Amino acid sequence: MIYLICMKNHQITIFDLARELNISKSTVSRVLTGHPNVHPDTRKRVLDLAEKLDYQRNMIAIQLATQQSKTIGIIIPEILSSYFPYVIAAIQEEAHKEGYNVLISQSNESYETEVTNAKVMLDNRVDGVIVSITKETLNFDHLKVFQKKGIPIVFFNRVCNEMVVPKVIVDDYEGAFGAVEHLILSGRKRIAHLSGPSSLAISVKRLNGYLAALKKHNIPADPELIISYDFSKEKIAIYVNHLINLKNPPDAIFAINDPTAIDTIQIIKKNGLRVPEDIAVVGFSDDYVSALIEPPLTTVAQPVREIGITAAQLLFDQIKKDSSQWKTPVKILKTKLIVRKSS
Amino acid sequence: MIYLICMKNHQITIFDLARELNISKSTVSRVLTGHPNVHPDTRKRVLDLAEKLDYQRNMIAIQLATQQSKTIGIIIPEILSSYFPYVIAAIQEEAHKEGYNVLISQSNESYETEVTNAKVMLDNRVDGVIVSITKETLNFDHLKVFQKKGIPIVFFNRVCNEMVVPKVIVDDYEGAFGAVEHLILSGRKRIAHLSGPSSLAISVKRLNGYLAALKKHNIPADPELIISYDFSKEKIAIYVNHLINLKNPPDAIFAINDPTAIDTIQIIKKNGLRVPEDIAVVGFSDDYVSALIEPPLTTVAQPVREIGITAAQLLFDQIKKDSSQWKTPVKILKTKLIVRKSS
DNA sequence: CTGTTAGCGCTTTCAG
DNA sequence: CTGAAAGCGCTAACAG
Repeated sequence: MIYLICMKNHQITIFDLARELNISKSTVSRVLTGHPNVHPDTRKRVLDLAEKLDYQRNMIAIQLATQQSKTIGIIIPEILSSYFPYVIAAIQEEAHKEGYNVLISQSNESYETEVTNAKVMLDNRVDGVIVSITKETLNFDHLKVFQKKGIPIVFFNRVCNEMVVPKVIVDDYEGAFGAVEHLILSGRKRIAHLSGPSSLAISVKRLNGYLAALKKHNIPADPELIISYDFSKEKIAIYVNHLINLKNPPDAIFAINDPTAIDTIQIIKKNGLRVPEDIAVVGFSDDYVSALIEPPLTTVAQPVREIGITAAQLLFDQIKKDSSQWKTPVKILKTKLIVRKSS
Repeated sequence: MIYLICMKNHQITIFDLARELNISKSTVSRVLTGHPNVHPDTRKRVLDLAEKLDYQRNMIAIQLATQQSKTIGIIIPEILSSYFPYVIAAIQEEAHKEGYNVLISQSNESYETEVTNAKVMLDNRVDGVIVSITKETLNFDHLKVFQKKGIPIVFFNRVCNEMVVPKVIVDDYEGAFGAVEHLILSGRKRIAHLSGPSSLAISVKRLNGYLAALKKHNIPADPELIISYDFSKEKIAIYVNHLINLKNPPDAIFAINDPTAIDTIQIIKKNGLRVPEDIAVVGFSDDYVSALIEPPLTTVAQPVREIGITAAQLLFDQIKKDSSQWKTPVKILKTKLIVRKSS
């Protein structure tokens, strides 16, 4: 007990417990790590003292000793629309179940930031990463590093085609197809598409779904009605105004995602046109906002929680197994068209 | 060079660099940490080799050796409304400037989860925490631990009154006062208030602002019109319906926050009443959604970025100084009434 | 069931 | 300017 008096402002360690109880550090360590072969009395004494002294394990030391950070990283483009927060929340839940921490980094749609963030993850020796790339990401060296170092990586939403690793995506093609077919069946003849940057697979797939639906119903695709943009909010107004002012304007717009669709609606209304009477609008993702705007947005819902859970599970599957046994499944989850007033 | 051949799948360390260059580990460490007293040639040799071998520093080892995690924690109730993501984004930016990582945890409005999360932060030896408590948090022992251990803590938004530490809040009283006065000046006579749980200071302050505005304009406060609820979405419908069906129903509702206000509007509309003609609605926070709904919501905007930046700065002020010099400022930031169509 | 002995990869005195 | 040695707090064989 005399020892304790001299400790001032000094975190109490396994060593302290051992010394105080006059037993070996390993034994203390054993009870603290739940190792079975410890005498019940010893166990109780240790636990009691730990409790009494308010012992707090030092994860950093554990991480160094075990060579496991017990941390997974998430690299996403942004956190401000509702899609990513929902996915993150699901990933975090799964991670906590497994006793893992989560390091979240936003790349703000900047390739450079994404590279920096990847480096931070590496510095911190994450045991795995879950990533959704930025719209700018064309080079994947910063992500291939994980593969090379044997750190599991799984993509979701915005995936990297050239890396053969587990991915979780939704059926973008089907989703887009269904959305556009719905517009056609509601009598729309000239359906425009506000597409995303062609660097992203989701842009291409949704575009293809759009084209396929038109084709199926013998509507010729009009290049004038297909606009690819880079997700910069300012541009939406320009493009929508342009579409509206066409000599042969569209009677519907299928937007790559909900934020775009929502802005589109605002701009259409500003032009004195009505949604859906003059122009119908459909989005993608079913953002939290979409049900609340006027008119409520028709959109293709993604199973956000399931996406997060699946991604986390694919990651932990790898973390637990030897890298020689890794598989590279691509989970394609179903989307669901939600028809509201905007179409 | 022969050494390198034998290394397989083994992260390369300072020791490897030193051995390869035939110099001491300390010297290698010096150049890697930017220590000045190193011969330029030596420095270059080390840097070149590090580059060539793709040396990656091990933050975990550094953390253990320096007794600093270079990590700050954020404990917040949720991440799904737009308020917290914006604040987080700002905090993260500041943290990265200082070379710190950010560990984010959501308590999902659950006291127990908050306690667990606090423990995780402690386990991970965060150098400081920024917290906004849950609606359930009445006991603060799990947060006082930080104080006791000398780990800086700063509160924002939902603060703990009984702890004397830095805080950043907005002028909830003034904000509410202004919002309600605005309603009065627009001719509203019976203004209801959907208040939050009285455990939260923000609820009390906004309620007081509401009462003060009524008083100033000689409108007696009617207890029937003041409803305190616990942020559970299901209840909103019940309360709003109740208000509408009063024999002397309100002509305006001031809601504790935007999500509540938004739901309130939906329910009013479902009842066949018009906003703002029959009932005006005002919220608090200026969520991303609020401008987009129909009618656009009048609300009290909070300077979200400034809140995050200020909180981070207050935290780093403490982290950098000795605890004897810590101050406990309470920064009160200004809100701003944004009048839209809902009032 | 318990103790001993090495580390994990890095920083940090203290000597030269 | 450089090196040697000790140690951060913990785990993990290996003996007993």
